[in-house]
Amino acid sequence: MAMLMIGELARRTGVKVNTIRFYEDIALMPKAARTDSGRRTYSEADVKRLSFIRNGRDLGFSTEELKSLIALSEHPDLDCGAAAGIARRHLLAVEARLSRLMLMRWELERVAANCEGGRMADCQVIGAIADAPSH
Amino acid sequence: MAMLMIGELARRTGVKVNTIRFYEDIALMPKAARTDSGRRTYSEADVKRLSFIRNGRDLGFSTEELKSLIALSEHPDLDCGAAAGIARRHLLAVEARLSRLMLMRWELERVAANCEGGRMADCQVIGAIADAPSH
DNA sequence: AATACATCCTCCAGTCACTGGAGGATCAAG
DNA sequence: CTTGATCCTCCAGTGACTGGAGGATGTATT
Repeated sequence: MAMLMIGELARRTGVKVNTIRFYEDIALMPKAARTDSGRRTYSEADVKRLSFIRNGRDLGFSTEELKSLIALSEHPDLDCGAAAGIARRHLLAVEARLSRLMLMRWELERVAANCEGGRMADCQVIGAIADAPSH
Repeated sequence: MAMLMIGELARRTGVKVNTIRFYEDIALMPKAARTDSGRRTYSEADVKRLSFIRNGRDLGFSTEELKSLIALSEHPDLDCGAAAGIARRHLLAVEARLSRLMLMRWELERVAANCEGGRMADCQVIGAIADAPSH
């Protein structure tokens, strides 16, 4: 399979070159294989893993959480009560986020529509978001 | 109206005392009035504002964005095309987040249910989340 | 073969948004 | 009048990047 350089991996995943190196430092990404001249090389599996990390980070998972999720999925022969536990814990957080995000969307839609060219005397963004449930 | 001390404000909003002081430093919260002995006092309006900030931060708005949203909502006599602009920009981001979060929830539900007491040979968290659309 | 330019390397300082702690003052209750 | 909670300021540390200096390597062109 075709090996890619760090720049190509960056382009494919939307993760910056420096950030990829940083992820290697903190062991979120494995130590990349190198060419004779010392350049990092990556495979398709790395594209997947990094895409997962990117999405996970964007959704609010910490690097440590992502590490544990990845570690678990890399040992499919182990019992996965732990994975289920992690999953359930995250499920709660994800659900809370979902409901607040939906409220936020609703309010943003209202603001974008109502304020159109007008005044914002009744702009309730802050009121609405302030009252949103906190986890 | 009853004035509250910083600790009470922290309890009511879920924002840490140190963080409230930090928000004052960066002017995300206004300079609090002080008692004779120098302690900060807050009102119900501050509870609202800080709750808004807390939720906004949690939903991925930067402190600068929150500042501009608050500034806009505090000048309801001004035209609010700007507010609508901010709203629309965030709407896109919020929608992307929503769809990825829903996928994440789906996958976490599957993991939590399927793995129960078993093995996780087909645990697809990473595969599923890696393929999720990015912004 | 020489030049040009992109891309890679390491190392390090800076940013954002907190977080926690030291060291000390203030206040409310017993 | 002491104890304990809460407050104050100041400052160092953390997590997760981000950007740049200074230098090596790879590729394409003349």
